[in-house]
Amino acid sequence: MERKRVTINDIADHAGVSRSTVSLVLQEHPRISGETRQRVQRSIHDLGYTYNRNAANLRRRTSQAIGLIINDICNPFFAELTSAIEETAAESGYFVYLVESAEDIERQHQVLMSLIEHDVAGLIICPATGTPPETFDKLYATGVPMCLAVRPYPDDRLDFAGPDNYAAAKLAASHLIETGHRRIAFLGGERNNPSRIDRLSGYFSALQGHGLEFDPALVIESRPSRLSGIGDVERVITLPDRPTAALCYNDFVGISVMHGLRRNGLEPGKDMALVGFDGMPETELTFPPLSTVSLHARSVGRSAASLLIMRIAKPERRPHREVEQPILIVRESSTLRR
Amino acid sequence: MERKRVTINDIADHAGVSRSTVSLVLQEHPRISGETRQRVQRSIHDLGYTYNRNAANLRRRTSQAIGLIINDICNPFFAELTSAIEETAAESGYFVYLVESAEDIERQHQVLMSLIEHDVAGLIICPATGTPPETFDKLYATGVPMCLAVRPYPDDRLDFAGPDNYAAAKLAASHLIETGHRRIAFLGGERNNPSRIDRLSGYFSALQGHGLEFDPALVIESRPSRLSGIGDVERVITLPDRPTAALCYNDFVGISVMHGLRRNGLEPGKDMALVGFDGMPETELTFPPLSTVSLHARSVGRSAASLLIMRIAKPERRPHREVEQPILIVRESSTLRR
DNA sequence: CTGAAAGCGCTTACAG
DNA sequence: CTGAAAGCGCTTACAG
Repeated sequence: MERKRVTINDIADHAGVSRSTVSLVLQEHPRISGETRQRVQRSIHDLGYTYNRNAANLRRRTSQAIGLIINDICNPFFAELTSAIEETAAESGYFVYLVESAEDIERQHQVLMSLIEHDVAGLIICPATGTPPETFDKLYATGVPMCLAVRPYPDDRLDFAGPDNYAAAKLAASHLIETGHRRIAFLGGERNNPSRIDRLSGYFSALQGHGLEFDPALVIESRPSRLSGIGDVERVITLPDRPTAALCYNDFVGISVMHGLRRNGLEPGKDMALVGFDGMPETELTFPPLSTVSLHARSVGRSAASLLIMRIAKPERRPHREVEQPILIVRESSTLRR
Repeated sequence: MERKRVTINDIADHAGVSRSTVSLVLQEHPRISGETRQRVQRSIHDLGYTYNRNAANLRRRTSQAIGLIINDICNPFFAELTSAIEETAAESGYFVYLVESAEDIERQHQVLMSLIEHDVAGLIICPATGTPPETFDKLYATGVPMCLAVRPYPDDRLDFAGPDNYAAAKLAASHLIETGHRRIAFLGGERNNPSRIDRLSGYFSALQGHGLEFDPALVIESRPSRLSGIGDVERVITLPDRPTAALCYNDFVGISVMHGLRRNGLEPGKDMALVGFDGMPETELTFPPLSTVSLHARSVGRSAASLLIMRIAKPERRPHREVEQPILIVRESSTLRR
């Protein structure tokens, strides 16, 4: 039943050498003579040997595993982020453990500790909303290298890679204001989400900079799921003094709002100018095409992975932050004034 | 520089017991007296010990890691699949290594072998298009438990979980035929993709079943990316004898075709009825809402993970197949006849 | 160029 | 209830 595992010892016996020699052959050490190398490689082939890197890692005290914890892989922004992290990690010989927290801070805590037991070389963390400081203190105590991604967290011991949400929102709001809008809503997102908080301040700042008043009735929260947000946001659409434009917390919300407008007999882009955040490829395919602020998920992912890999190499390095500058992509959803 | 690692030996010394005892405490073995257990736990806490599960795994000859290889995590179908696999794996105490093959069969081969060196307990594989039999033969030779997902592969030694592409296409095509369409295109997908081949036969079968002729000019391939497909598909739209309806290889293609129609002054749903495949949530948000055949990515993911976990537990189990039955979701894109 | 020995951090019969 | 010993599969000085 139990498959007998072929080990370095079996190879040594079969090839008539010591296991030190086999190990050196495996590492392509130059000091091994061509003849013995070939003999060993024959045995490796004949016996169907497969290297056990975990055993080697134990002995060497290294690891090729990186743990990545995000909220939801089905969110295209995080899918792109994950893809870039995986790609960058692979270039440096790392594998990535993917874990979804589903915004559950209990589960997040447990799974992070478990990843450390599994001896990851480092951690990339998009902290769940409401992550308590204790989680980071515990992680910090273990000495595991880590990098925060996407979601800022007030802890200056940590590396961070993420978008500039403040600048992104200011950019988008200014665009709408300069297009002539005066009543601009901010739709969607959950209250305590730090990205949303930063976007809100960018929005305020743009209003202020243009001498516009802030109307709290125009700021609407929504639940996280892509579909449940529609209803939350529909209220503002049907307001008597309806806003003429809206910043949408992300591109999903933007698409939902389009839908909501149509359901109420209004035309997206004409009856309400719309800008989203994230820069999802899908925004190009909506009708009308959705203006969006690209947050460069791939770049953020690449930066996060690079920062972590550098910290693994140099634990005493001082903390770095890589803040990606957003780009406004103007499409018809914000230029089709009626 | 090198952080001294706290091990079981340090705990043993500190608590004044043997390391066997510490190990037993860690495993919550009932035979350890309450008093020593507490003493040991104090030491664990005081010294900031963290368990090294890899060392334990080496000794125990087990592993909690599962390798998942897919083509592209940014494809929402695969994102959902991955999410379900991760969730199911976590329920059974497994972590998942996520790897993207990007349809590169060289890279796929290497990375699979590397995962095995990393001592994964098993593998879930969505084989890249064109995967050669040798890859599976090598994997099979190592004895690693594995499960194929989504993409069928002619190897009856393997467990498989995936959608019934043939039934899905037959369902969609029959729907269009019964709605009154006679010229129905099949748009998008890459030639050698086995899922596409199965969908094509479902499409043929529906045509045949209704006594309709097959016109090869109405079957169009497209490149994989979500955006590049538009151009490939636009040809058929502008045909003199334009089809009145189309099966779109997946929902992305469906959305692209909507876009392409509009660019040519045609109205999706009215000038051409459209049905996609996958059942992405976004289809509900397009305009008009896109009819689609749901392939149940989550169920497929759950099945794949369960099959693998069962195989890990029982390697000699005979191969199982879990074929998910698709469901047609009819929306306006296929019912807005002009 | 090659081998004997110690050790990575843990577990598990086996004694007592 | 607890400890001494062997061992998981590998690596790495250290001799020769």
